[in-house]
Amino acid sequence: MGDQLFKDSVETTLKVIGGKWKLVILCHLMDGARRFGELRRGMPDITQKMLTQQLRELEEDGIIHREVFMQVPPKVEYSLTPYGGTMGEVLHLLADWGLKHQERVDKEASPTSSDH
Amino acid sequence: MGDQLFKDSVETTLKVIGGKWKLVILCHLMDGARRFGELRRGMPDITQKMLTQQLRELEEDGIIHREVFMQVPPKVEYSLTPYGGTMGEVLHLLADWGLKHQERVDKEASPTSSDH
DNA sequence: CAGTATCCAAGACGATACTG
DNA sequence: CAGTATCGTCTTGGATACTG
Repeated sequence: MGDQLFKDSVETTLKVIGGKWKLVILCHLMDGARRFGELRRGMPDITQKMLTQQLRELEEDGIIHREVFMQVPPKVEYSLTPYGGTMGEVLHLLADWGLKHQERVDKEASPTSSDH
Repeated sequence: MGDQLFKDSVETTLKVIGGKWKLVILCHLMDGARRFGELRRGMPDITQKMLTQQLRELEEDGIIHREVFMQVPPKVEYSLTPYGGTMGEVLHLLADWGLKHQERVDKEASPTSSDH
């Protein structure tokens, strides 16, 4: 696993999904297309700037699709590309692992068993 | 997938492995225990400071184990904890995805098929 | 050999104001 | 509604020098 190609591949993935909000955005889009405002409401702590920026980067990487509806008021919908959909299993595995990790951390913090 | 627990779990994982060098370090340790110097040689671009720092963080998260051999010259060995070993499948999936992504990007860049 | 300590640069991120 | 533009901050990472 320490070979160069493997390491490079792993780093490539991290570059694509490494932004602070990208994984969360993808989680939302996994459930279906979302408008800009819907995404904002779903992530109360993100700023417009960051949302726009991260969406653009995901778009450039071919992960998501941006569709502008020419109408007033403006409407823009974001959705996963078929390619972006392949992130699904990655997301699931990351979530699985994170969940177990969180449980571990919680257990350490609680006084139920020995502390150290 | 857009539910809060799922999103939190995914973010938790990213926090643990999100450092610039952590995934690469993990790749090396997946092959077995390594000394500090071995890791450095395996990652020519990392500085001592960053290597030390990222190792400490991985240690704090319970992913890796640090063993100091009391001898001169000093010898310190890093290895995955059993828990850290559970990152293995994550690493593989990230590598798979990254490899495919890289192929995609390369194809776009090459003139073999239509350019836009 | 395996680190620390210090200082510095770059980039990521955020707050705010403005626009088609 | 869905952005852009600007500026400031904060975090991350890097260069260099020193140490048990």
